[in-house]
Amino acid sequence: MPRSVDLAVLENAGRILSLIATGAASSRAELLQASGLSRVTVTQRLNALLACGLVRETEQTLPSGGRPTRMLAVNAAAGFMLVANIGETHIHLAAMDLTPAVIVERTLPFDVESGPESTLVQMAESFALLASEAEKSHAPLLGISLSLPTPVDFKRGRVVGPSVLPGWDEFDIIGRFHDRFGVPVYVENDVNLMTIYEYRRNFPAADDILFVKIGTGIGSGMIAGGRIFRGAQGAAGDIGHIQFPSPDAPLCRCGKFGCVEARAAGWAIARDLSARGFVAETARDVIDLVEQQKPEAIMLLRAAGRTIGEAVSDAVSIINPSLIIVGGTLARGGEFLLSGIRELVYQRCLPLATRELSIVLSGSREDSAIFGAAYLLLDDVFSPARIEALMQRFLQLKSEPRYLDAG
Amino acid sequence: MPRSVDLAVLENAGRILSLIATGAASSRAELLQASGLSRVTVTQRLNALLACGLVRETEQTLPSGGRPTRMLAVNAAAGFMLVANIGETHIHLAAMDLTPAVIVERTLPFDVESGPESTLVQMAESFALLASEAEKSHAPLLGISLSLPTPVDFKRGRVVGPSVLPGWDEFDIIGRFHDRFGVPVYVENDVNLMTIYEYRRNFPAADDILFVKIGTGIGSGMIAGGRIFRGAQGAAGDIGHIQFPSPDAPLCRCGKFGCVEARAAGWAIARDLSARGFVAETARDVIDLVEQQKPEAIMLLRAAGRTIGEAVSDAVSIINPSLIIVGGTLARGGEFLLSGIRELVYQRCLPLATRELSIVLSGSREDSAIFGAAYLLLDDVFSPARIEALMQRFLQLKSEPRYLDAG
DNA sequence: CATCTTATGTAAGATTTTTTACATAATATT
DNA sequence: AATATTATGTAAAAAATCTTACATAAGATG
Repeated sequence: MPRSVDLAVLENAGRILSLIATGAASSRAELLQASGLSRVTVTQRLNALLACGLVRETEQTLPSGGRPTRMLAVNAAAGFMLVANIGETHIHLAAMDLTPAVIVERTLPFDVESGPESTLVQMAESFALLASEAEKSHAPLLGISLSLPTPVDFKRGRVVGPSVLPGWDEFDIIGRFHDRFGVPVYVENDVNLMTIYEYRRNFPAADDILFVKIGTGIGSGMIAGGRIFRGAQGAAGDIGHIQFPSPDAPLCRCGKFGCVEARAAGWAIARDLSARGFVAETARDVIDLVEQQKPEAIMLLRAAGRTIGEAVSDAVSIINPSLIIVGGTLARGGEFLLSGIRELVYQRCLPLATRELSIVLSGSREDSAIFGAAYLLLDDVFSPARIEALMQRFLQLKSEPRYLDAG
Repeated sequence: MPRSVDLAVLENAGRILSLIATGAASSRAELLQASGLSRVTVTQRLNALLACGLVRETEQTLPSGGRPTRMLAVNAAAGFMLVANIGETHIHLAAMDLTPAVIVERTLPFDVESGPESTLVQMAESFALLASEAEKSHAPLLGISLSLPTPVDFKRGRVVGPSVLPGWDEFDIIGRFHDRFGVPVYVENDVNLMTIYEYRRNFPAADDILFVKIGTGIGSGMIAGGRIFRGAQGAAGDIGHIQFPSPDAPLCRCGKFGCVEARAAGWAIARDLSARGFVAETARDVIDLVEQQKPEAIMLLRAAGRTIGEAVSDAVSIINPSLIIVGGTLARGGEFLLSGIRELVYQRCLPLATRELSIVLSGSREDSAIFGAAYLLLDDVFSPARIEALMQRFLQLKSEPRYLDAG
């Protein structure tokens, strides 16, 4: 039975909530350390958060020699988010709790030619349906986060430059959703979101990560010192269009010759397989042929690994990561792809840069971009700067009499 | 005449001092904003800092429509630092004030073969001399900061991996100086320090910088989101050993074939000039020949620019900087060098990444590494985490009666 | 020069936070 | 089961900080 909520204390509890939600602290002792507040103050505020259900004690404890430390977590049902991943053929939408985990989801067919206007209207309708479902069990909507398969200027939330989504350049996506739902809206490139997902979910201890997505196209995302690194225009990580001149340099989708993508991306391998009489158009077709053990497909995938390895070794020399994660559809080609990357990186880079470098396959087959989108949103909504607005909204809910118990 | 110093208040004034020293705030209004404290508290603490001479009001004011805003700055004479840049032939040592500006300096001849043991003893002797001079006018020694021409693991302050300094690998540099001088000691790679210098002194508004040093060797440093980016082992920015395979790939100092450095660094151009009958050994020799308008030297420098441009364009694709600064001895070759870099970058990179990209020559001919070393030290000594220790030392000085006046 | 505007200082009381000192809780160890 | 150990809670006094309200400062403007 929840204790009564001291609204005045709750209002100041944002810093505590932020520390718990962002993973910076997950026990009372860590809160003391991280917040710099006294135990009395932390206890007081934490109690307010516990009483109103924003935070809960987990079943988990840490052995300490004496009384074990009780772990804390944000109550997964204290709110929900709407997220979506716009792919080249489908849009995957979901309402997620604060774990983050999917509450309800939905997939829409998508034609890249349909333009932002009608697409966003359609998405908003689906979001409204998902929200009405999620609301029943998961308190207020905290925000909306979108994944797009294009370069995005994250600060402005806009597609920048020509891309696979014609007509989306500079379109005001945030405005549309913000006007309708009245919550913060985030837009980010899918590769960056997959990178965030890998970092937060699978490798939280690795502070310098290069995530390479090899699918129909090739792109990469970076975690630098624990934060996603976007560069000046949000165009960082563009290893797909590093060029190697050669007499037979193939023409790339970008209009230049000899890009990594034109040599080793899903569409390039499909092109080469088609030239050899196979039926292949997408990255998935390529992987199907590899899984059928077609020698030509395996050979081309291995060669692609070495080509990608050239670009990755450049990236290793420049950013010196401690971990490289290879994901995307072609990553299902496993060692056939990875061995070439490893070969080139260990051959080309200085021992100093490779001696503690791991190169691994991404484990996840699910749609990691929507989870990345969720983490991105959570980190920002629960950031010290934004938490105040969130607490205000929560206090309005709490101040309705039915939430208050007598002491 | 200084007011009396309230020691209790001074003890809490660290956050204020940190904001002023790191440049985060330089007026009372900015201090209010940045610290989140009330005007009363800020006034009280600032007065303590002013009274004890750590901070001063500058002559500068900002017009505001009403009473102008008075600017604040750390008193340049409130302390001094010892810095040194170890080059391949000389060691440049200096005592610097908090501007930072040189108070006294000294240069020692240096033989890379002499090893760390005797070199550090020699440096310590010179530091002691410089310190006794600087002490007369500039209160306490705040720290020591060193620049080395090798990869450095900054966290541990050690040279990592084989380098141009045989015997220095893993040598405990910090320990030597800390034992003798009892202050924080920092060790960093020279290119990173030159990068910090350019950022802090010349381009404080550019948050994503790639600094390329082209001298006897080739290296680069990065400012990412306003902070120096070191990578996992401090090996980031190693564009000198990006490789381009070709039939005539030259052998590099690192033992591999086709590195950028083996094609375009000072020593490589000198090698090629020697093969053509010129007398050239160092980057300086190369520049002398260029300045004498020798066509072969100019031709080779232009070619080097294009080669370096290939590596730089890879870096641009990967990190998407907003500014590229070209420095080092060969940068004195000006447009002969720069045009090739520009040509390749604009040819190879996506318009999105280049449309707001500037590529400029470094303006400074002085030894920028020692200034970078000074900024690095200042930022850390005055960081919120470290400031407490500094204040403690200062309080000890202040608590001597002669510093205290009656109210 | 009078007036407007913004910057800055200060006293006093209200509020928040910390410190201190003591009490209770939950587990491992003996 | 008793004991040791670390986690956690709480009351009361002390200290720090904030709010409020008023006063002064310094330049711009007319």
